[in-house]
Amino acid sequence: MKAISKLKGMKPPLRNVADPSPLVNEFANFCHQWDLHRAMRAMDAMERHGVFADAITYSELIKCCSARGAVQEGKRVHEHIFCKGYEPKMFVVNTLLNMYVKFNLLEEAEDLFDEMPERNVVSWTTMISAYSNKLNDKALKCLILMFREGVRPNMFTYSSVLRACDGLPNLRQLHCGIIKTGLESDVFVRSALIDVYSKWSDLDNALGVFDEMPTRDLVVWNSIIGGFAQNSDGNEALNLFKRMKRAGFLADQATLTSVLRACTGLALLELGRQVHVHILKFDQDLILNNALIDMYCKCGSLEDANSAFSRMVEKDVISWSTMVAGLAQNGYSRQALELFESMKESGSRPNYITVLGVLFACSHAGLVEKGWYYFRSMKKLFGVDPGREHYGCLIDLLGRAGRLDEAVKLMHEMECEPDSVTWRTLLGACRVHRNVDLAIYAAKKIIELEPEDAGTYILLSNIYANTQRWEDVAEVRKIMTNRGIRKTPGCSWIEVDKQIHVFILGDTSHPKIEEIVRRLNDLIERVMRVGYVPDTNFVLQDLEGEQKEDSLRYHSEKLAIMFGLMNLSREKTVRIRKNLRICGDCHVFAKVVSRMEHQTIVIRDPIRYHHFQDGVCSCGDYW
DNA sequence: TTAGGGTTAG
Repeated sequence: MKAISKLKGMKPPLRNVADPSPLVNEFANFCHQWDLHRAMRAMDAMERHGVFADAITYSELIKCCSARGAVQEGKRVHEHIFCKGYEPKMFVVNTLLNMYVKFNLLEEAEDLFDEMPERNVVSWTTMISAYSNKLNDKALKCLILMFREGVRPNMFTYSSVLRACDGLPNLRQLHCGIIKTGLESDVFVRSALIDVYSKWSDLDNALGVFDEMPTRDLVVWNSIIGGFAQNSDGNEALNLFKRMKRAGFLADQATLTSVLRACTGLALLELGRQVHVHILKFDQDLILNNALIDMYCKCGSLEDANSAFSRMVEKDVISWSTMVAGLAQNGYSRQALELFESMKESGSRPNYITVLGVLFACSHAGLVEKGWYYFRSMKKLFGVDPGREHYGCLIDLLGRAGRLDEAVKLMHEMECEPDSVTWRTLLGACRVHRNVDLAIYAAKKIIELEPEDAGTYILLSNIYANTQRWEDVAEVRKIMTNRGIRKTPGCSWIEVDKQIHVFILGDTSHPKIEEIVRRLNDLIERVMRVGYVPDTNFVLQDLEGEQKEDSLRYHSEKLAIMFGLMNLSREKTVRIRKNLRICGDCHVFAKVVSRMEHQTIVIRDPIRYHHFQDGVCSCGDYW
């Protein structure tokens, strides 16, 4: 490619648009019609005669190449424009620059940019948008260099460069710059600010920017709703969605995707179903459909997920991964592995997350050898290097199979340091296989990594209490007091008639609590007659040691189960979401109740899904 | 001629 700098100052060639030529007119007509094929042939003829068109026509042709994805044609236009010393206008070069960025040809864009004798704010902004979110350092460096060249950023520049922020300090600094230039009033800049504050989980500032806006458009609403949905504040996301509707906006695909995500986080199946009705008009939208199947999977309704999945005309790796993981997490390991085979047959290439779902399925189905096979050959088969989460799945798999020594050995083999999630996985295995020493070791590691997590302290203290290590019990309690750590009360949610009912341990504010407690006592008596024994053995469970059978009775999940039984027919599933992991006693209770009352119960805790049916749980009593 | 929003794990 010829350098523009070398050509600068040279006279335009033989003829230009001021010299009307049939060739140029013909070329311009084809460009206006976006008839790329004929335009390129007309350009060949012009090239042979050394004729050049005007800048606007070239710019249109480049945009046409860009829109059609015609890379080679675009490059030829580039060469034609720069041949024989023609000096193109800056906006034409900027259009070329933009074309290369769209084609993701960064090297070509950089070459062209470096060769430009002068660059305006559009040239700089185009380069910044090329780097933003991929090569953030370069994007920020560009901003500094453009300042040095005396080019002032505009609203386009800021809405691009914001995505390149590498943290909150950097973002605040940029935000100050935006305020100083008075560009904060631009709706694009504001939505970018909201988005980036949300990405860095600073929702106060995201909401601050949003609230200050005198006028908002749909994208801004979507930014703020998406921000809360992505930061696990589904309630606020849904409140904002209601506000948006009151403000007269109609939801589009992006809005509904975030609303579904909020339903997913809160396990609001009925609300999710209502949203499903509204998204039928967008039934070809891939992202929205992916969010829909995820919602059904995470709300524990695999029938709905399967039916939505099979209706999808277009499926990508996310659709398949969501469904494979969804089946596995809900206890349908065999179907998950079968679906994975269909995925490979369909030609979709598994990624990091797909393999996680597959390993999870192997783990839950007790397929140790198959799990090992996928783990050892994932790099060769799918080009995916095993990461921390894959190791976690294997540790889970070995732990379930009682092969704790192998699990520990694998933890030592990890290239990255095990995190609290990995240690918690090992702890789960210790709990099931009653390995007290290893459990103490794992719990201490978790406390080191997550010193605020009350559950682990209590669990550790209970292990010590049950092995009569009273000095250690006192020590753990002392650390908890010094650090001001209190156990989060257990809390369960259940959706009945589109209303969410919350049950918190020790809270009696539910209007029907007396009836619920009375009927729960009856139910406990009846299940005890068929062999249920309250499990007051707290070994390796994160329950308060002083809680005895009476307090076990009123665990939030038991109250929620009772409320579900009181209000839902036997054909309906009792679906509960819990903030803490289900306790061992409630797990046994739910199993017995599911058999005795012929009621399917699904409890989603922060880590696992439990489908209780006919006395059996999908987790295989391992959690 | 340049810019903003949505999906899978943890």
